[in-house]
Amino acid sequence: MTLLVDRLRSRSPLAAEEREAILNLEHRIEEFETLRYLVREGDKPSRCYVLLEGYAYRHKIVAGGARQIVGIHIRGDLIDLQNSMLDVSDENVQAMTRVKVASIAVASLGRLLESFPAIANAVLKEALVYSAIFSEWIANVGRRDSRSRMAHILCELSVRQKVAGLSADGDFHLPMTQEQLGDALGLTSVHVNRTLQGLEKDGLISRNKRTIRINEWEALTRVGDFRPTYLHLQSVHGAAADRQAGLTMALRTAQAIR
Amino acid sequence: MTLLVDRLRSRSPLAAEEREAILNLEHRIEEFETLRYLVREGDKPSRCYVLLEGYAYRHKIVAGGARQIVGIHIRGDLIDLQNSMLDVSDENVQAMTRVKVASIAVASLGRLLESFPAIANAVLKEALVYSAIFSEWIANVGRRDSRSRMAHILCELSVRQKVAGLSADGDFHLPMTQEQLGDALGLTSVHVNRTLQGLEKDGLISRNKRTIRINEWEALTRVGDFRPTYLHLQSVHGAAADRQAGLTMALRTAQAIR
DNA sequence: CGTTTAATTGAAAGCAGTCAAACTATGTGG
DNA sequence: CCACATAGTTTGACTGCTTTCAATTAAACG
Repeated sequence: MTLLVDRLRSRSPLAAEEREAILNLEHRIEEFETLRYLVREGDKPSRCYVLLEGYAYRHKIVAGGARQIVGIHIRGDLIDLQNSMLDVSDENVQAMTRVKVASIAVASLGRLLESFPAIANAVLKEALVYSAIFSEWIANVGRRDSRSRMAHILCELSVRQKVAGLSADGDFHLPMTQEQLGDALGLTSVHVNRTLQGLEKDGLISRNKRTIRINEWEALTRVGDFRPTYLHLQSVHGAAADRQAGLTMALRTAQAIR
Repeated sequence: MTLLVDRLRSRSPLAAEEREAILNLEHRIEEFETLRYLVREGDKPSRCYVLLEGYAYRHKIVAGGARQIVGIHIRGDLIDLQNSMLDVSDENVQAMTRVKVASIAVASLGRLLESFPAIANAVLKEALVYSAIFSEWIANVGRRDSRSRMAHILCELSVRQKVAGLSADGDFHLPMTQEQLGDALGLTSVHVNRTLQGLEKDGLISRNKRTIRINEWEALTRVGDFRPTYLHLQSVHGAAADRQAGLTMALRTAQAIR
């Protein structure tokens, strides 16, 4: 639960007793195999999750069977707040890799939010940040060409992984198939392949199995029109957040871009 | 402020004193001319708005100058919670028509949320519903063709307007230019024009100036792959919400679809 | 190792974009 | 109330990015 505390602290300052309350939140550790569903469209979920290890994604199936991935979750993300707090889930959440989560009953979480306004505030902000990421994705899929879309998602994942303390400097692990990448970008897997090759040929990235190395960060952000504002990393509470491994570096990266 | 009370009640039940507190929230009425900006990217907004009259939209400008509209706001919507509660605004909010809003200082809203957990809960849910709409838009822009996209947005706007008590049965007012529609759908205005003509030729809709009549609701939802789950109208608190004008009808519509 | 899954390549087709022009509202000032 | 200006809609011809289909190669897995 330390992960959750750190995440929420980065959104809004929390007093010692509030941090304590989060740490004492009852939960159980669960694991999901690759491609296993954490939540299905139509479910009425009664639990939500903090992602501890691995990657997961949210997706929708449209008429005709095409899939659109609407979000990617990494370590520390609070998953499925949306669906568990509303009536029915309108999307699927699926494990991208083997996944370890802390599973929390919505009822317990509700009591926590009711007792501690500061925590409720932090959770609200966390939800708003997801919202901001969604909005950037709409712009990405709606108004950028394939090359730019690809560059953009690579930049986003790279920064988010750094913030989560998951990746070293240039390299990062991209545990998605090209088909999944396509489903996240509104492209076909064939075109994803060609687009990645294009970026590689131009020396912006290198690929090795499922690992991406960003060779030209500056240039890639330019191609992807990536401005990290929407990730809302430059929290007012930077001092507290800074203590997290990796965040400082990520902020430096983010600032270097502007 | 009654509008805000009704909206929040539809998300979560509120006691009399909580409703009272919302009604007493200090605010001022402001008006914005068509195309005037309520918020600009990069601003640090200190106020958020309840939309009382008119329409507004949120948009982002991508490299190259193209615009993507990421959301449309109608009467009763709580605007710019995202940006005012986070550090910097990452999107623009612009008046689509002449607009009347109740402008609330974020600080006041913050105090309200701190004092009344039930209100905080309702606001969180409201934010999560916006989030769900975003996620559907990603799927719309990413994985549907132009005809389907168009049908989908028409269905969404029609239902939301009914819920807000704004439109009679079949007709609804669509105060957007075709260029704005294109920017919302990731299409060019030229193609929007052709797509609308296509839907009209097939008898699904009729157009008259900026008014759309949906002739074949059933068929349009099929073309648009529109399932209103993501709007989360079927609130657990239907009993309270039902009192709102128009909602009952909208729910009936929504249920008829399934 | 064999089998399945994912990545890659090529050729052809199609949906939506681009460019440019004409037409239609809407609005303004004389 | 008309003439002109402006903004928005409509149309046509052409281009191009991305998809589709199909086949091959490479990687992952038990």
